[in-house]
Amino acid sequence: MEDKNFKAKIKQIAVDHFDKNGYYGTTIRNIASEAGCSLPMIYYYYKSKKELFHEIIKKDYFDILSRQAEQIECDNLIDFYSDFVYELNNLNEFDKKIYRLGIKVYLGFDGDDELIEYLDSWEKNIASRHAQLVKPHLKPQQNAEVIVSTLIHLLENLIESIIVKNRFLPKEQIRQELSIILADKIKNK
Amino acid sequence: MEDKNFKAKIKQIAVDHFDKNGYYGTTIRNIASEAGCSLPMIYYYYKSKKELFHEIIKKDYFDILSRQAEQIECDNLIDFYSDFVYELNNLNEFDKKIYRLGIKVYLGFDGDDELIEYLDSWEKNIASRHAQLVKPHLKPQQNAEVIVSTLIHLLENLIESIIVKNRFLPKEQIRQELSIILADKIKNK
DNA sequence: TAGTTTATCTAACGCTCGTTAGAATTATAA
DNA sequence: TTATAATTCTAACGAGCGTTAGATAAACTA
Repeated sequence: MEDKNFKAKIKQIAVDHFDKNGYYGTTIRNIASEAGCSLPMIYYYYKSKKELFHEIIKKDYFDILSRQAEQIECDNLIDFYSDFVYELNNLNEFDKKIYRLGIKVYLGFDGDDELIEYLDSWEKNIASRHAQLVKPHLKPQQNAEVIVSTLIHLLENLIESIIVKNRFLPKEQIRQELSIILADKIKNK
Repeated sequence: MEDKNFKAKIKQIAVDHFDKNGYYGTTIRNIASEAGCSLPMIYYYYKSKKELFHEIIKKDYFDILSRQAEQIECDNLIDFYSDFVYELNNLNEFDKKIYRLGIKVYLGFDGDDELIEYLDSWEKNIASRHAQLVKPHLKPQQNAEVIVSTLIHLLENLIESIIVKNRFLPKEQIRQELSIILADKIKNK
């Protein structure tokens, strides 16, 4: 088996196990056995179990987040957020598991304190990004603070439904729910 | 140490550890050591680690949920839901940890499949209960389905903020966010 | 071809885990 | 007081854990 692919295969299996059984419930032996290799092979590619887990969160999870954050063209607010949420349905299974793992750590349900803190700071960043994005579109008399925080709460739960509960949400439903919050609060084009 | 109190103390410590370190990250030895007793004492009161965990979810978590579901007097919808969410701030720390543990299992982040399925069926029940509660208050032309599902998504995330992320949400903010979804959709008194 | 690097293995070390056997202690009841 | 029941203990079993030492095989390089 050639270097690059095999290292990736190990991570793929690791993601699967971390996702299904958590950090403590996952064993290097299980990963090795499913990868069809001996136990020390895992250590040939990854320094330790902890490093493997950290890399998945710090590198792979953040890659997905960054890829999402790139598309910040925003003509119509409701279109934008509908697309943003809907596209989560179409993530491949591997990325979905990584995303799920990231949320699990973010909520403090897995991983160590270092990792949780790491994610916390990013998510704070996200909140103010939404505010910047939304505020210019709001009608002047609106209470922007509340609208943004309500929107974020809705978004977070929609994301959780798709990623964590593994449900499919139709685009029309996403759009309608977002419209309930935004429709009469934003300026007409 | 007398029977009843000591058994309760064990559970209190167990909840703390399960909450902080998950099922696999929690050890009977740690529980015993923190309880200041020998290891087999835990087995004197609980058949196994699994039974202890199951009891916390199936009994204690559901007790909290049931207690909440009791107060279904519902004069003003926004008042009702504001109170419902706000009161979560005032849960004692023990109940909050149990609630948090329940959410963790509900999201499939801990516990075994039996437990996850157990919670799934209850939460389905809850969804239709909200529908029954809300629909009579809606103006006739409204799309009830979407309003109810949006409300549930908002509620779930508010609950998660308080219980899982351990934030305090002021009553006024809760009320304002709920109003964004409900205010112009419900009949005037 | 000989030497070096890369990939992979078997075997084990030291530790912790959930659980239990079986004895000692304490409280209760006769 | 003695017998029974309720608590609590020390000590261990067998299994699984993360990790590593050190040998072997395969693939490159000179």
